[in-house]
Amino acid sequence: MSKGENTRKRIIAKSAELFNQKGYASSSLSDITELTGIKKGGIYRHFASKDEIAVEAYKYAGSIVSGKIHEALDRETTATGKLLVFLKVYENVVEAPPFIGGCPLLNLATESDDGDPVLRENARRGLDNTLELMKRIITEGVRSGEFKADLDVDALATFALSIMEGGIMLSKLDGDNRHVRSNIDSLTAYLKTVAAAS
Amino acid sequence: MSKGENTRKRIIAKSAELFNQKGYASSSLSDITELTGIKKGGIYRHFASKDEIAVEAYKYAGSIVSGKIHEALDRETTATGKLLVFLKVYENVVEAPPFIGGCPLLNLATESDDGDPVLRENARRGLDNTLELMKRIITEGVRSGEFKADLDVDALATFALSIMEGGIMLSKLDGDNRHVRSNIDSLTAYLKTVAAAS
DNA sequence: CCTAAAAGAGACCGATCGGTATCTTTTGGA
DNA sequence: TCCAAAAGATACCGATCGGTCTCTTTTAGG
Repeated sequence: MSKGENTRKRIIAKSAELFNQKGYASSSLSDITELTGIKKGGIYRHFASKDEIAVEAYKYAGSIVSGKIHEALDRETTATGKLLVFLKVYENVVEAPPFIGGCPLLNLATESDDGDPVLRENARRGLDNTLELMKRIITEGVRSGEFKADLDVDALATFALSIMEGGIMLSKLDGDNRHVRSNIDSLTAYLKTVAAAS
Repeated sequence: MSKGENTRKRIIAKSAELFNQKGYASSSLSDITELTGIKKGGIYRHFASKDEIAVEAYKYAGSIVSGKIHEALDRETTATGKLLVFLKVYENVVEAPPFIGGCPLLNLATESDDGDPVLRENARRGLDNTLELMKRIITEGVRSGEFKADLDVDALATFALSIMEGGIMLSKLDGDNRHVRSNIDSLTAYLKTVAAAS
C-alpha cells in the first residue's frame, strides 16, 4: 500500500469518528487537519470535496458496524438469536458503541433526510441493506419452522430495526443503556408471540 | 400583545420550522432573516444569541406536537388507544407530520447528543416529559385492569417511544409511511399480549 | 399631537468556512 | 544513486459565519 493510500485511509477513519459524533455540518476541514495532522493542501490531494470525505467516512463507519454485526451473527444459530444481535451490538451504546458516536445510519439519516441528497442517498442504501439482511434472517426463520408461516416478514424487519434505532436514540440522549436493554427484553417477548406453535 | 412580542413569536415560529428541517448547525442567521424578512439588527434585539433562538424554537415545535398529541389523546378512552396515538400522530410523517421536519425530539436528540450541552439538556427534558406521559397512561391501564398487573411500566414506555421514533426515522429516510404504519400494527399486536386475560 | 421609548435597518466586525494555486519535501522504482 | 512523480505545506481566495454598533423609523401612551 502506497503512502498516499495509507494517508487517505487515515483521513477517512478519523473523519468518520468526527462526523459520527459532531455531525457532518458541524465538522470543519480544520477539525480534520487537527485530528490527522495533515494540512488542508494535503487532504485535498486525496479528496475532491468535504462531501466526498463524508461519503467515504460513512461507508467506513458502516462497514465497521456491519463487520461486528456479522461476527455476532455467526455465533447465533436461530433466527430469533440473529435478530436480537442487531440490538445487542448496541447494548452498551453509551460507553462502548460498535462505532464511536453511535449508529452511523441513524446519525446520517436524521442529518440528511431533509437536506444533502448525496448523503441522503447513501443513508438510504444503508437502510435498505440492513432491512434486506433482516428480511433474509426472518425468511429463513419462517422456512425452518421457527416462525409462524404467515408471518409478515417486512413488518417484522421494520419493527426490529425501529426498536433498535429508537432505543439507541433514547439511551444516547439519556446517557443510560437501560432503554436499549429493556428493548432487547421486549423484543424477545414479542418474538415468542410470532414463533410457530411447538 | 406589543409589536415586539409579536415579532419575537414570528421569529421563533419560522426558526422552528427551519431548524427542524435543516438542523441547528446548518441553519444560519441569514436563513432566518430571509424567512422572517427581519434584518439581523432586528432579530438580535429580541434574542441574545442563535442558541437562545434554538431553545425557544425547540420549545415551540415541541408544544405544537404535544398539543396535537393531547387533542388525539382526549378522543381515546383506553390505555391501548392512547399509547397508539403517539404513533398515529406520525402516520403520514412523510407528507404531513405534526410539525414540518418530523419529530423535534428525534431531530434535536441526534444533533445534540454528542454536542451542545444546552440543546441536549432541552432534548433530555423533552424525552423525560414524553416518557412520563406514557408511563401515566400505562399505569392507568394497569390500574383499570386493561393491562396485566405485573406489567413493566418503564419497559413498555421505552418500547413504545422507541418504536415511534425508529419508525419515523425509517419512514422519513425511505420517503414512505409504510414503516410507521406497520409499526402501528405490530405495536397493536404486542399490546394484546400484555393485556389482562379476559 | 407630541415625544420618549421601542423596534428595526444598515453597515460593519473579526473569525472561520470550503476550496485552490504554488512551492517544497518525500518517496520509491529504474 | 538519481530523479520524476507523488505527497504535503504554505499562503491565499472570496464567501459566509455569528454578532455588534449606530442611526433611523415606528409605535403607543400621556
